[in-house]
Amino acid sequence: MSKKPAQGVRARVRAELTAEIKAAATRQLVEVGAAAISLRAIARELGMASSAIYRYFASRDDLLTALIIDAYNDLGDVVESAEGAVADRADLGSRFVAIALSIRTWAVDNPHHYALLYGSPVPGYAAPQDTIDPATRVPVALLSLLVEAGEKQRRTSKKLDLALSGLSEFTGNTLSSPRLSEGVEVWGTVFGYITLELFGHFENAVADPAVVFETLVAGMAERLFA
Amino acid sequence: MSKKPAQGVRARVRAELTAEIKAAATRQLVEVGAAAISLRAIARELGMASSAIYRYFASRDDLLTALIIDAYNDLGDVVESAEGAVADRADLGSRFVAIALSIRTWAVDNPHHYALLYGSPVPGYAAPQDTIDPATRVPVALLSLLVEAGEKQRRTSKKLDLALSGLSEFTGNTLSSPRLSEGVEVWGTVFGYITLELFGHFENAVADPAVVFETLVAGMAERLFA
DNA sequence: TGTACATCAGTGAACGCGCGTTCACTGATGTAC
DNA sequence: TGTACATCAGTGAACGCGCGTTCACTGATGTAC
Repeated sequence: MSKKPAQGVRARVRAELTAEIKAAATRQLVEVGAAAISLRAIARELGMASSAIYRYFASRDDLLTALIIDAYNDLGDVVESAEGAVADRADLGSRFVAIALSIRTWAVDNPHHYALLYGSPVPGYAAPQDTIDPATRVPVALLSLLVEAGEKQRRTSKKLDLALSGLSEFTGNTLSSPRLSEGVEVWGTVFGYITLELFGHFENAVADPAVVFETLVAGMAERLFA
Repeated sequence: MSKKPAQGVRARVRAELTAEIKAAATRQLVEVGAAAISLRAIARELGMASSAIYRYFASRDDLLTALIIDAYNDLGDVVESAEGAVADRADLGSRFVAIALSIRTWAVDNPHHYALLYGSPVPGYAAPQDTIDPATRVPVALLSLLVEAGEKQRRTSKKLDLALSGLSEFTGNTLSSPRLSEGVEVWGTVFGYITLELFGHFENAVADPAVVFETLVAGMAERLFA
């Protein structure tokens, strides 16, 4: 009977502990913020020597990177599934609304994760390549709607085309720069609104951020897809 | 001859040293970010005992607060003067463009200050009352344009009215909630765009952020005031 | 104008704390023959 | 199947560093009579 289990007991234990370390780090993220996450505190919480963490993550920065990637993917999952749940696939406006509202809901539910991804960069930390792909999931979801909506041709300028050539490639050059600009504008509005809200700039100004957001998002959907 | 100088030598020296401490703190802000500003490092830079700082600021948080207030006021000065420089006062669109572009220019020139004001809150630091007034200068500048533009009446809802009652009071209740929503949207777009740009989310997407921003701002001006 | 006292700025030592990372080592788990 | 060796996880001490804040004290500047 005692066959070797798939990839061995050691590997499985290792995966579990890796997950536990990330979970403890996440708890700290929530309590004290990304900049103050401490390997020693994590080790304390897990009842192990602080040096033991280094068997699982090469450095504090590596651990941070793992958290960032997980957070981007968590947000990506939430957004994609909200968008996918819209039954009428031809209703691009509703799909846009689903995306926007799910981003805000996730952000409000996970303010520290949101700050980790969209707040000030952690000083001294440079995000490595591996974070790029997960980070693009949300903008790609928005962009896809524009692509699906197709294009009414509009006046543009060489300068603007050049400025947006990166985005244009993503779409296989199917969209004009003014249309891409609209996309960037909406992208900025959604994250700008949420950032202002979560970081305290709506104090005394916007009493019910959810209601106002819904209003704005509905308006944007109409402008973009009607 | 030796009359007492206005408010005495001691007071003047005190004001000078207070300014020097803030200057050193600002240098640190630029180099290592707000969270890592250290009283001891400031004292070192100024060649004084670290305890001496406490003759000028009651705590690290107090010093941070002073930096935040100064930064809000600096930005406020820049924005108000850019807006005031538009000769044709009736051209609300141009005044809006002046405001938006000057915010971005200031942010690009002072990314760490921008992060201090609009990035993630410094963990463990709660902004006191004194920061509120300086913080409102920019949103007030935007709002004033809307007030000056007056109002074409539009459909609204009780819920939205309630959600925006704070902003409405600022304007003496001269604007409808849908109009105020437009204001909030633009506010979010401007800061959202700048935040995405400065915090690295335009990598591989927007090659020339200035050009795209100008395009967006021109569009918003038209929508708001045409 | 001169003196006595109060205020204030700045010092230097100390408290009590935290951190990331390295290193030589032990003991358990896995692998090859 | 049993044994010998290699790999790996985890330990505990140590290095070298930093921090905010307090406190008793000195000496200079200001104030009141």
